[in-house]
Amino acid sequence: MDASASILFSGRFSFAANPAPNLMPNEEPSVDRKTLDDRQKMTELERLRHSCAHVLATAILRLWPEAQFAAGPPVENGFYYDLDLAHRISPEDFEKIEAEMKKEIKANHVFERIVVTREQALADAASGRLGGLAERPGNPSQFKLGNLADIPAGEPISYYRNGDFLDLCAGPHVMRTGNIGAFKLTHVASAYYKGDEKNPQLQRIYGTAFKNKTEMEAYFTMIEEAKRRDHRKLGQEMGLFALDSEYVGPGLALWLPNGTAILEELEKLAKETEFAAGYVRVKTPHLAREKMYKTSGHLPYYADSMFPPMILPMENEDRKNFEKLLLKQGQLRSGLAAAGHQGAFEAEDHPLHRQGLESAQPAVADVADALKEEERLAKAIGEFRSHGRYYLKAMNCPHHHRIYAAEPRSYRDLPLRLAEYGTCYRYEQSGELFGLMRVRALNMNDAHIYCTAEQFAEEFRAVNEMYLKYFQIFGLSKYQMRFSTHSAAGLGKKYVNEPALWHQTEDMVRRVLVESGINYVEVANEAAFYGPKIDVQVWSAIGREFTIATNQVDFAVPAKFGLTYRDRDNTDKTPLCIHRAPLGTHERFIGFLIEHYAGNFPLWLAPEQVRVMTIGDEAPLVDYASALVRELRAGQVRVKADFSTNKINGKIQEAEKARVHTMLVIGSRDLEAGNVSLRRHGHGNLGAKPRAEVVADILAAIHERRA
RNA sequence: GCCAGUUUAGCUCAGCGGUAGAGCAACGGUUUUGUAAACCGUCGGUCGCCGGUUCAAUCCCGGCAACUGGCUCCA
Repeated sequence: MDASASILFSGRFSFAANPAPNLMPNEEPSVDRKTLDDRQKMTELERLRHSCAHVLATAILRLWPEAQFAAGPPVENGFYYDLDLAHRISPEDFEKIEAEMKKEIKANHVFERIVVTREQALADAASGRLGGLAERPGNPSQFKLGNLADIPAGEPISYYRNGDFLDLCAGPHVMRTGNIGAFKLTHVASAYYKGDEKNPQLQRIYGTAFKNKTEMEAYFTMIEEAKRRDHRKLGQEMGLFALDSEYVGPGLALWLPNGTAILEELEKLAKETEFAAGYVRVKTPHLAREKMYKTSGHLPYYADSMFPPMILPMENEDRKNFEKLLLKQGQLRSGLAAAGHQGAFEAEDHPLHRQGLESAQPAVADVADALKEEERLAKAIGEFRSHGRYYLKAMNCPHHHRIYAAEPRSYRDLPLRLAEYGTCYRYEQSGELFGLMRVRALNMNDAHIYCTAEQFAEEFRAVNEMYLKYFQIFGLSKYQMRFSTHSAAGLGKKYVNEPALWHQTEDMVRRVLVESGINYVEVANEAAFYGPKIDVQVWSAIGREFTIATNQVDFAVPAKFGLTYRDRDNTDKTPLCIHRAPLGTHERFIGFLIEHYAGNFPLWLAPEQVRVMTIGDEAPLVDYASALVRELRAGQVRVKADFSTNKINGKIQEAEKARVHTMLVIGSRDLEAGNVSLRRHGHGNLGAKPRAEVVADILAAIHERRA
């Protein structure tokens, strides 16, 4: 990150300099604050929250004068301050910390800005004065020293002082501590200093602050509403999915019948849309040999994120050949040693290899030849080993590449669009698992488009248009396209070392985005290792930000697999590949939809679309209702019957709680008139209507995927 | 993976150094009903797992696991 941003705020900023118009003000993407000028653009509320962080530090120092502070910025819904303190602050401490904060606010101290020289700042940090109430001999402000080091030469250095508390800070602040109308500490967490895993872990105290109590109460009411919409809670209530970590494993979701209904509706939508867009469907296994991921280049980059391989025992003949190689290798190395060659070979731990090593081999005649032979043996041994290793696939692309390779391809076959709802497995770190949003087994709305450079722009544009079409269906208006490019520094490490291709493809993507008038932000150094990409970020109704879809260029991996097509000029050329997943994964997309709709799905997605209930269970009523159920079921409607003798109020309450989309009540009056009484979840009783009309409308609404 | 917190019946949650309780759900009856709960009864728990302290542990201590909130990460 830019060093100037680190004066006080070493962590991540959660407000942007250039908010995209389709975003709500408090839903801007997180972007590092680049300059002091940017900082002056802090909103009034952000200043207030930032000031409250200083008040928090003041209070903590009153209780624990030895505390060392690092960074205390405003964040999306409040603020935090990172600190180092032997005492572990727990929520039980909040009350007394808040009491001290109230005193500081009541004292109504001025936030005084003081500009100092670097020498002065270094001296104050050394004495422990910075981020303290007084000088603290023997307890220098170590993190402030670290922050000072990040301030570029020539940039002004400023303090802010409220009462006794003096902090290195670029500001800005509110005028007085008394301007903080309402605040509350919310939780403790831990964070690495400057966000770097290698740095010490600090305690992070989070809080929120508002101009007044009313606004704060509205915020907490909103939080309560958000908890009700949480996909984990709704998922359980509605019987959508289960996470059985004991028997199945953490992050491995089980789709219950209700959730599967949604999942299959999404697949149906994707299949229809992709069919219309000229995709063909394929189906591939969930695992592949190690060679696949060595070739694709994924293994060196992503081995940590893959489940470890399963290792198959070798067949008899293979084993014999393998052991012969090991013996031979040992002997060869022994011979090389006898010839005085001290090669640094990879150690092999095998009895036969050792037996070879210990054999008294005559010195080799030609060391260069012997080394060549050694290299060949080592490679062959590696291949034998690799042959029996299978990995669960973390991505579908290599399998699709092999489908491409399964037949000779002509330029006439391109673009070739291979689509699959592929199941991938990723070994996400345990702490990163999160309901359905971050899982270890995922069903991806995947496809790979193989095309020529000339076709690329059109294909890429079509993919982006498909995204927009989907977003419209789901009434998704808040999203942000994020264009991720490479960094020169990462070439050969994080990114394949093809600088010309990077620039070429990045230009192509940028042009498509500009020409389609798509609103996007460009971020450097976040591309995939094989090419630039566009991620689509959405904000769930709860305000959680997620990458829901992705559209990536791949100019590297097809070549690694030797994929070619025969062009007009009768030469073989390598196709470009577009990886795209507009609906992301079922897990994340449905998790998102649950929160988006608060569990109140439109008819076409609702797990239980219709429930037919009778008032009483007398035979003619049940016959009439049964016929209705059969008719709906014949129309592929997910319908259930409740013909029990419970009171109609009770039946309705049950159906409402289950969020059944459409409730059809049938009593003797309806029977006589050939009607059904219609009720919709969230809309109440809509009155009696002719049966045929209601059925036709239900079928039409499902077919049209009406919102 | 790291820091902190949490884990009691299918769900939501009480409770306590002397091996447990409510509501809802489930199940069995009774009830024949007009748009968000009719009534009665029954069942249900190795108090996350393993170990320690104690005459006695669900409760105190330690380890592990899972979950939650963050951090780091996210092809």
